[in-house]
Amino acid sequence: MGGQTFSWTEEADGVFSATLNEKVYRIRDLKDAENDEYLRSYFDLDYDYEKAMREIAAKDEVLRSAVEKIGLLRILKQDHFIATISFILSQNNNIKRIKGLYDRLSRKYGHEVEPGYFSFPTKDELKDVSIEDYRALGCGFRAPFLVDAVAKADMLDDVEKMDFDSAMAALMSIKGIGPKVASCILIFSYQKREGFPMDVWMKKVMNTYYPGKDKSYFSPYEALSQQYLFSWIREIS
DNA sequence: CACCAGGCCGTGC
DNA sequence: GCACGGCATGGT
Repeated sequence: MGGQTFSWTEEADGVFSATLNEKVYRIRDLKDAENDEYLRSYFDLDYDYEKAMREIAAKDEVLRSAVEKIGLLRILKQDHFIATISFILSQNNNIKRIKGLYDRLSRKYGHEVEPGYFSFPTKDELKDVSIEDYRALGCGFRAPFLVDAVAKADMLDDVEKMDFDSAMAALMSIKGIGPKVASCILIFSYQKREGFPMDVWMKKVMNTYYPGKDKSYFSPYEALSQQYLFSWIREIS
């Protein structure tokens, strides 16, 4: 699920664990998630990704290549607050370091669900955490952004009901959230499928293969098409 | 020692 | 509006 989530840790012999929903989940593959109501929603198991993949592949030759190379992709439905903090941490950062910050925040400010397994902190658990505290964990220049996000976290539930443009504007009122981070939050937590994050890689794809076009070309599969193109350009580069 | 990591903010034009 | 430098931190 490269870059969508930082909640999962690979343990020995191919078992992945995550502390979510006040539980510790351990799975090997998606079959282990089928009979759990929370994970069914989390992994979006009731959406027809096979059909979406076929329709995306039929759109043009570039997407056909991308789908062929990448295979089935799905889009997670993560907790709003966890996703918001995670993607603020992601800016100008790398996956390994983001995962480290995620785990240190959990261990320091979350609570222990099983011995050695800590939940990601809630907005209440973070409400008195200072810029200096975040810096001490290695959050760097993102520290004040986290303070602002926690202060405004109550609005995250309202974003669910908003149309796409209003949702973008609401998230971008938090310091440190620009168009790219807001799009990621809307896709990977609110499942707003119009999201189309433009990072350096996607700008390269658009300039090279889709000059003069914008995200509307990919409707109604903007988000999933973007995921395919992003994964593809990184694999072939 | 440089340069980079799925950007964003503040400033200057 | 748009281009630019700066930004904390840890890894190559």
